[in-house]
Amino acid sequence: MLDIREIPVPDGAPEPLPEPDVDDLRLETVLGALSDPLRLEIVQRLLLEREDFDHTCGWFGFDRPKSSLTHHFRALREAGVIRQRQYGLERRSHVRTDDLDARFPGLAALVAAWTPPTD
Amino acid sequence: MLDIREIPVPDGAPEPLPEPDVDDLRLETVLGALSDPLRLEIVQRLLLEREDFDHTCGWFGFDRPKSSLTHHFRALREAGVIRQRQYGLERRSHVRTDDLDARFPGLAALVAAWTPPTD
DNA sequence: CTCCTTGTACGAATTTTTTCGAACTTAACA
DNA sequence: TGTTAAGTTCGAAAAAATTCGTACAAGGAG
Repeated sequence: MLDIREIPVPDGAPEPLPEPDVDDLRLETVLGALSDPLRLEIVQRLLLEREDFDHTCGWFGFDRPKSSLTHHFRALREAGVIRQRQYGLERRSHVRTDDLDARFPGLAALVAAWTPPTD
Repeated sequence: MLDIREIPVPDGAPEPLPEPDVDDLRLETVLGALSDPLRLEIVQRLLLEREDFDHTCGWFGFDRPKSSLTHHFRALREAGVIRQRQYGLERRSHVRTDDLDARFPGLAALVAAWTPPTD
């Protein structure tokens, strides 16, 4: 059986799903995408628990319907915050750190340092 | 006639309108407040065109009904982005730069460097 | 006092976002 | 081939944000 993590990135990696170019990133759009606690947690965990390979939707263990998660991941991707690639059945995501740092320096660091609401 | 700008700040300045304490600032709330282009412009101009005194609502010259502007300024104040003081008839605003820098370092700089949509 | 100005409060209409069920697609695998 | 698993798409309902008219309050100037 093939371990998906053995596939190197970017060599042989599938093309990313449609996403805005770095130069088209809009601060107001990115901030809007990050203003949701669930999406903020997604991005933070992608930043802090970065591993040798990107994470799938299900890796986060959110107790939400899959259609809701699709909505939030797409919001992040269309804002340019994350990049998604399709590996077989799985869609793996990672933060576009370089692009964010280039356009909005310090923003990713703020997300990484975020303290989720306690309640 | 009394020039309002002769009133020193903070000596003799009115108390700020109700606002969240610096420790209660929430990143997701602040980002949400900043995700609106009009509010982003308000904050940017407050940062860049800071003068000897805070600016009134009308100083910006927005072509919007006053009730709409009240809504946006209140959103910024309740998120903790701006501080508002009442001087007679006028309500003057300034960015809580120290508090923002303390809690979310670099965020105000991103707003200051923002390029408004050209459309 | 009366008028003018700055801005709020309220409420309603509109728009946007969020949520999620149900049906579907596709790859992997036995 | 048939089943399972990951995730999408569609659509509709619910929730939230936005817009803005009208009425109102209150300070300042004459």
